[in-house]
Formats: sequence, C-alpha cells, structure tokens
Amino acid sequence: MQVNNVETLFKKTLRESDLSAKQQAVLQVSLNLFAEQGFDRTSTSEIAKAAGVSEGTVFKQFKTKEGILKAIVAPVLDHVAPMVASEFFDELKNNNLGDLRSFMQYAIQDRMTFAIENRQQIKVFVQEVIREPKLIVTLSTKLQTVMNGQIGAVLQQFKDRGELVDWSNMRIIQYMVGILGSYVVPQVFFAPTADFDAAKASQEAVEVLLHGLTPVK
Amino acid sequence: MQVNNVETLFKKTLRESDLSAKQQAVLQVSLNLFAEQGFDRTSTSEIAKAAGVSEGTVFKQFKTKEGILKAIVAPVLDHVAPMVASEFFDELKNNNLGDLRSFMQYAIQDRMTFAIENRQQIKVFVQEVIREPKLIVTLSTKLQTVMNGQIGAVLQQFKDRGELVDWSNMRIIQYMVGILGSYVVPQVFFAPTADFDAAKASQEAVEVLLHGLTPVK
Amino acid sequence: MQVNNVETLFKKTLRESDLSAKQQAVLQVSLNLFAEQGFDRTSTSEIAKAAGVSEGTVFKQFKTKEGILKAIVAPVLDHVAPMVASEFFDELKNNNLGDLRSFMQYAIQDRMTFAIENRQQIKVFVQEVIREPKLIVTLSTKLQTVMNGQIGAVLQQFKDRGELVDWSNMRIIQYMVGILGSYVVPQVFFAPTADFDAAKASQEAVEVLLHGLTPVK
Amino acid sequence: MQVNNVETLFKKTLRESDLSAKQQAVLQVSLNLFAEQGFDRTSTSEIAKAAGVSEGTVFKQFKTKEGILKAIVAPVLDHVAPMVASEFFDELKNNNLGDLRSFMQYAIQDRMTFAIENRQQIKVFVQEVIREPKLIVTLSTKLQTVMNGQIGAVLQQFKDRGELVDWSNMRIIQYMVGILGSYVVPQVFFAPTADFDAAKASQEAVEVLLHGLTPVK
DNA sequence: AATGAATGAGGCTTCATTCAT
DNA sequence: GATGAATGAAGCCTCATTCAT
Repeated sequence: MQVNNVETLFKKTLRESDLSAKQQAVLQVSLNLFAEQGFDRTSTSEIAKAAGVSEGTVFKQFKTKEGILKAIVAPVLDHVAPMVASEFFDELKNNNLGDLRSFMQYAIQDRMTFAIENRQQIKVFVQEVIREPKLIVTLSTKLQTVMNGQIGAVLQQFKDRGELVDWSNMRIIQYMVGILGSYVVPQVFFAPTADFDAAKASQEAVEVLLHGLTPVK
Repeated sequence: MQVNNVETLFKKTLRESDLSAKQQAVLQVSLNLFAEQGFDRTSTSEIAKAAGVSEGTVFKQFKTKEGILKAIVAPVLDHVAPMVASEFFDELKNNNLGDLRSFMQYAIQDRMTFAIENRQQIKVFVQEVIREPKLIVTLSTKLQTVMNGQIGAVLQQFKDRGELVDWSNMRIIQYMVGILGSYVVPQVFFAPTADFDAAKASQEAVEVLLHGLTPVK
Repeated sequence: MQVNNVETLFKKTLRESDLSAKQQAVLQVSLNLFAEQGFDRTSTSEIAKAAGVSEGTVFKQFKTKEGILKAIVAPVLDHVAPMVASEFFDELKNNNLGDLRSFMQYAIQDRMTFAIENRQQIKVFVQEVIREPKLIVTLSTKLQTVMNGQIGAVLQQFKDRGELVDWSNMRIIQYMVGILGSYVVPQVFFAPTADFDAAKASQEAVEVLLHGLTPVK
Repeated sequence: MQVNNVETLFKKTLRESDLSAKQQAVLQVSLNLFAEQGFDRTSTSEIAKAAGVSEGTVFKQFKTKEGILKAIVAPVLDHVAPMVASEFFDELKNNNLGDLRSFMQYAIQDRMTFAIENRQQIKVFVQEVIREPKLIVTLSTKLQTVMNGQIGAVLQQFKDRGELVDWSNMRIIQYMVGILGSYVVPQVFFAPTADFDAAKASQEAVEVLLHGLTPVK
C-alpha cells in the first residue's frame, strides 16, 4: 500500500506552475501555517517571514490574503485531488482484490492512512469549505463523476456476485464514509493520539462494514 | 418527540446565573455571532453593539474575548448538555420503546432533528473544540459516564434479547454516530439544504443501522 | 473693517460641537496640514502626532481619512460660511456706504483681505471642491440664496439711482468676482508675495470695476 | 478659428524627442491619468499598465515619479506653450481684426474654446504649479516677454486710436484674464456643464470687457 | 455596574523603486 | 532598451483592551 502524500503532490504541482520559487514558497508555508493555526490566526507578515520573502512579494502575486488561500485551493482541486483519486483507483485495480472483504480491507486502510498522514492539509480544506460553501458545488460534481464511473463499476461487480447489498452507490459510499469518519474525524480534527493504530482501527471498521453491507439471504 | 432547543436552554441557564441582564445579553448575542461568523471574525465592538451595551461592559465581566467564549462554553457543558442528555433519556424511557427498531427510529430521528435545529450552536462548539483541544478531555469524560450509565443499560437489554450484536457499547455508539454523522455533518457544516427531509433521512439511516447491528444468525 | 478669521470661527464652531477636546484637536490640525500639504500628502499618522493623539483616536470618531475631511467641510459649510456671510453683510450695512464707489471700496478691500488672511483654509476648500464636485450643488444653492437676498437689495438700490449698469445681479457679481480673482488667485494659490499691498490692489480693482460697471450715459 | 489642441501638440513634440515609443507612451498616458485623477492618486503601476509597458520601463528613463511629471511639464513649457502662443498670435494677425471689438471677440472666444477643449491638460498644469511654486518664476518670465512683445504691440495700436483705455498692458491683460477666468474656471475646475455655450459666453464677456476698457470720453 | 473615549500594536495592502535577466 | 519579480517602508484601518467618569 503506497499512500499518496498531499504535500508532496502539491509541491510537484507548484513546480509545474509558472510561479517563481518565492511565490511557491509562499503557498507552501501558507498551507502549513493555515493548517496549524487556521486562516484567520495566520498573519501575512508571518507568512512572509516563514517563506523568507518580503511582505510585498506575498501581495504582488496573490493580491489579497484570500487570494493566497484560493491559490492553494484551486490547484489542489484541479490537480492534486484527481491525482490522488486516480492513484487510489489504480492501486485498487492492481491489487487484484477478488472478494468484498479484500476490497474493503484495502480501501479502508488505505484511505484511513491517507487521512491520518494528510490531516493538516485536510483541515485546511475542510475549514475553507466551511468558510466558502460555493466550493461544495465544484466538489460534489467531481464526486458524482467519480462515483458513477470508477467506483460504480467495482461496486456493481460485488452486487452482481451477491456479496454486496443492492443499495444505490451513493448510499453505500455514504455508509462507508460515515464509518470511516467515525474513526478518522477525531484523529484529524480533535485529538490526534500518537498511539492510534490504523491497522487495528481499519480492521474493526471493515468488520462493521461487512456486517452491514452483506445481504441477508 | 419534543426536541430540545439549545438557545432556549442556554438563556434559561443564564437567567439563573448571577450575571446582570446586560452581561447575559453579551453572552447571548456572542453565541449567535460566533455561530454565524466564527470567533475570529467577530469583533468585540460588534458584540457590544449587538448586545446594546458599551464596549467597557463587555470586558468588565469577561476580561478578555476568550473569556466570553469560556463563559459560554462552561455553562453549556455544565448545565445545558446535561439537561439535553437527561431530557433525551427521559423521552427514550417514556416512549416505551420495546424493540430495537422502535428504539433506533426514535433515537436517530430525535438526535437528527436536534442537530439540524441547533446547528448554529453546534458549529460554535465544534469550532471551539478544534481550537482548544483541552476541552476534549472534559467532554470525553462526560461521554464515558453517560455511555456506561444510562445508554449502557438500554443497549444491554437489546443484547440480552439477541436483537443487537454483542459488541462493546463504545463500538455500537461509534457506529451509530458515524451513520448519523454521514447525514448530519453536510447539513450542519456545509450546505444546509432547505429541503432536507429529516423523517426520510432518519428512516434510511435506521435501516442501515439495523442491517449492520442485527446479529447474523 | 474687521475681517473675520475662518480658523477662529472654525474653532468656535468645534467648541460648540459635541466632540471631545482630542477630536477637536484632530480636526484643527487636519485643517492646517491639509492646507499646507494637501489631503493626499498628509498621512493619518502625521495628523495623530500633530494632534497629540493616538492614531486609533483619529479613526474612532471619523472612521476614514475621507471622514476627517468631511467632518471639517460640513461644519464650515453649515456654520462658518453663514457666519462669515452675515458678518460681511452687517458690516456693509453698518458702514453706511452711500455711493457705489464707497460700497465697492469697502466690499473689495474687505473680501480681498479676507481671502489673503484665510488663504490656507480657502485652499483646502477649493481643493476639496475639485475633488468632490457634489459639493458644488450645495454651495451654489447657498450662493443663489444670498445673491437674491441681501446682495440683490444693495445692488438694486444702486441700479435705481443710475449708478450701476442694469445687468443681472449674477452677471455683476461674476464680474466683480472675476476682477477680485485676478488679484487674489495668484496670492492664494501660487506665489504668496510678502509685499502684496492689499490697499493698493483693491484700489486698482475698484477703479477697474467702476469703469466697467458705470452706465454709459 | 482653429483652436489648437494641447494633446496633439504634445504628442508631436514627443515624436520629435529622442524617447523610444514606449517612453513616449508613458508620458502620454501619464498626462491623461494625472489630469483625470491627480498626480498623487495615480500610481506608477497604473501608468505602466495603461502604457502597455513594464514597471521597470517607467523608471528606466524617468528615475522617479516626479521625473515623469517633469518630463511632461518641461516640453510643454519649452515647446507646446510657445507653439500655442505663436499659433494664437498668427491667427490674430491673419484675421485682420481692425477694431477693438473684433479683436476682443476673436481673442476671447478663441481662448475660451481653447481652455474648454484642453481643460484636462490645464488642470494638470495648474495643479502642478500649485504643488511646485518654483515653476511660477519660469512661467511669469515667459509671460512677461510675450506681453511686452506681440500683445504689447497690438494693444498699443488700439490705445493710439483711442479705442482702449490708457492703462498698462499688464493691467489690461489682468482685466481680460479676470473676466475670462470668471467664465472658464467653473468649467475647467468645478462643474463642466455639457451645455456650456462658448459663443454666448464669449459674447457676454466681450460686452463686459468693452464696457470696461473703452475710454470715457 | 456601566460608559465610551482613548490607546497602540498589529493587520492587510499599496506603492515607488531596484535589479538580475 | 525592456522586463517583471522582489522589496520594504509607509499608509489606512481594526481591534482587544484600559480607564477616568
């Protein structure tokens, strides 16, 4: 299992942008500072200092503090998120996951690890989405596509074999996300406990999920 | 089903405090303003104006802006939350919910409605908990007590009758919260859709829950 | 001839306002600084320092830098200008100016001295009017009233006696202002020469005016 | 009557300078921007954008923002103004204006139209002169020369014929400028009314002037 | 207890200017 | 000659907090 790292992918995306090295630094440190302290509690002078850049430079490119946030969110939505998604689906395919249990096992542990390892970045995004509900539209469109496409095919296959209840994909995924969330949200948003055992947690989550998603004959 | 209203209970608690009418007003409008705009984006002068009070008055009692927040959070934790909890359990008892389905039906719809109706207040609290992780300790202690006490008894009863899987209470509740969350979180934190149908959503959630929590013969 | 002093009248008006001593100081020094350096070249920190006040104080009351300017212009328009006008007309009456020459002599020298002595303040106003053409409306309304009222009566009297050409008051006054301006504008806006001789200049202006305003028999 | 256009003459002067096309563009748009918004309210980046030029280019040649202004004012004073003056005098001569009335008629209407049509440019200059009183010296020297030269001759001719009062040229011109100003200043600096009728205004001004400048027999 | 004027630190942003390419 | 990223000083303004009344 090779979990993707948002920060790395973000840096890669930046490198391919036409931003100067300094501007890239601004976005990089901003992402981290916003994650640590929140958008409102991070000052632009703090960003400038952390990026080793004058305060003027911060505004030359991004115009406003809001602009910095948008310059982070946009490429993540446009480039990083698709990369994360496709990597995830490729892994699913390449690991030849024959039965529902193997599938769940892999998917849940992978995504759980992903969430834990990228919790800082996830925090920034969730906070931004709360602040700017318009993003929901973009996000849910993307999600819809993915669900009807790649995931849909996989789930259908299990439904056909009678391993998976015959609910709508939307409902099944909401179910999986709900359970995953019950393990992940406390770690990401509240108390990140050092001794969190992703393997054990995901095993437990999978058990619950299989119990709930197996058709009653 | 008579869902409790946090704002009303909060006001009631304030009235029983030894705060002057003006100080009470400060806390009341602060709760609303924090919910609408967030703590950082709400200024003390805004609070003063909305409360019909001078700026000095705001600080006379609460010393700092943080102090206002604490003066809101504390009574909620100490009085409102317990009231909400005990009202909830009383209802559960009084409605004589014989089987697991009835119990789930009632509990889920009740809490879902509660979350939707008090979403502003819930937002303040969740945001505050994210900001100040120390609160987690207090909260989880309280939760632990409740779970081992009142809820524990109810769940045990269903387990004994073979209607409920024999998992730990903690796990069952996490499961329920996860499912509930998958319906409620989007409504509370992201896009509060006007046409959200709590009755239908809770019915669906209950179905999922029963499917997953019924022991496999 | 007792020429009125705008700065003094402005201070008096301020004293009767409900502004605190510090706020009054802000307006007073602002008037002077704006006159000396212009609105754009005067910084708010400069104003604060000159008024012996913190920068916050400046904004507490006047909200914006523009607000300071408006807080100066408004009372001048509403109180100082009317006082200046009525003092001027009272003097005209009390000096019992029988013939046109005496009238002109008095009026021109009085207004010329007024302009020279208050040139700083006049500069602020003219600049402000150029910046904010809306003020023109207010000003011209006031002017219209005065012209049709007090001045009109005086001029009519000279017309009746055949001492003054039978032109419209508007035209006569424009004429007088034009001539006066040709002496005063250079002094007020360009090069205030120390050796400007108001007595001589006004005498010359009067001569020109009489020449041009006496009916050709 | 073919009134000269300052902007056109300025462009022509620029074309004959050794400035590159881009540098010329900088000066051209600066003149317009300064006129519209004033020197202080126009930023160098605004100039660069409007001129379709990089910010560096603006400073490469003109060193400072002040430098841009000087690079505008100097050629106007050295080339445009003389061209305007000589064109004006040529017209006066070529139109064979026999009597004082014809002369006045032509001169006043011509200059009034000139002022109205070039009001933007005049504003820049007047504002600059207010800002930088040193220019007055240069200007008044030039003016002196012109007055004692070309205009002096013309006026003398009318004096000789007894059509014009025997005042000093300076005084007569100040008189004419005063009257002209009373019509032109409101249009240029305050409220440029669309329905301003230059023909009618100049006729009225001439009437006043003749009345005042004709010797009393 | 309540007021509201006053504070000054700090926030975001603009701007003229420089300099490596 | 031209570019445009980078600078950092300074500008306007906000804010939490204090204090005399």
